Amino acid sequence: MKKIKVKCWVEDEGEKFYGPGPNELLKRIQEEGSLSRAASKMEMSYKKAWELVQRLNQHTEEPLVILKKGGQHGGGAEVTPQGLEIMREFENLQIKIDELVDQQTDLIKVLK
Amino acid sequence: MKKIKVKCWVEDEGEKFYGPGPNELLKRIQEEGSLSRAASKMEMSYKKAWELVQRLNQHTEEPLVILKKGGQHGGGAEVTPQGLEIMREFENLQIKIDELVDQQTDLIKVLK
DNA sequence: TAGCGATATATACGTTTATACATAACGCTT
DNA sequence: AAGCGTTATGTATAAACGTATATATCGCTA
Repeated sequence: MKKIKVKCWVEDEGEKFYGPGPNELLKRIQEEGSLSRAASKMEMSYKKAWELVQRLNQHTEEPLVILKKGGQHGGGAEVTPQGLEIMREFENLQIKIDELVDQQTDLIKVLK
Repeated sequence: MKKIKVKCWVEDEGEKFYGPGPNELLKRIQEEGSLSRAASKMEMSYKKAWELVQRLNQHTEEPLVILKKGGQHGGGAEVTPQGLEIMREFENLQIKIDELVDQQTDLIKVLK
């Protein structure tokens, strides 16, 4: 069974910085309120998740995620309104691309 | 400067087998008539190119590339009509996706 | 002020992936 | 029969990447 797959992401000055991985991480952070829990839930190492957040925040004027250390619960992670908006727009784009691809049957027909 | 990028490919039983890399390789083979020259022109090792051709031909009923060894010019490589058709359809798909993505400005607007 | 849970950071390790290199096999040409 | 250029194939090396592990830091709580 052959299937067309598509992946989209955003690059800044040639460096990729927002794609499916970061998008899932933001969603998990929103659910968990913690970067370490978000990372382990999606089977990503904490280090990679942390570096990812750094890169995300470097490439935007307003941070997408705010990390806090110490305090009542030892710290935590939070997705900013800007982060939520980007998640929304990115998922919209993905849906539109998926819809287009679902209509494209010619390539699959050729591949017997 | 932020930019949306898209990559599409075809999977067969979960294994990816046709994408931008194979597509370029087929184009080069068509131009060069030789797998080794095609590979070096696109800075791919011969071994990887050869393995790629094996995988391509394994996943289709009719081969996409025919390799010949020995003979007048030592051998050669040729893209079959099926291969040409797949190249055509794949590039059509890429163009449609690119057109759709060019229209999607919302995500880029959010990313300041 | 000791403890807790989370972020912050470096180092070492293992896995995957691609390349470089060497060599064999093939079949036409001369 | 020797030579040529290409495909065919294995081995060793290197580069990239992700993970595991360990330790430090922070700030509220009790």
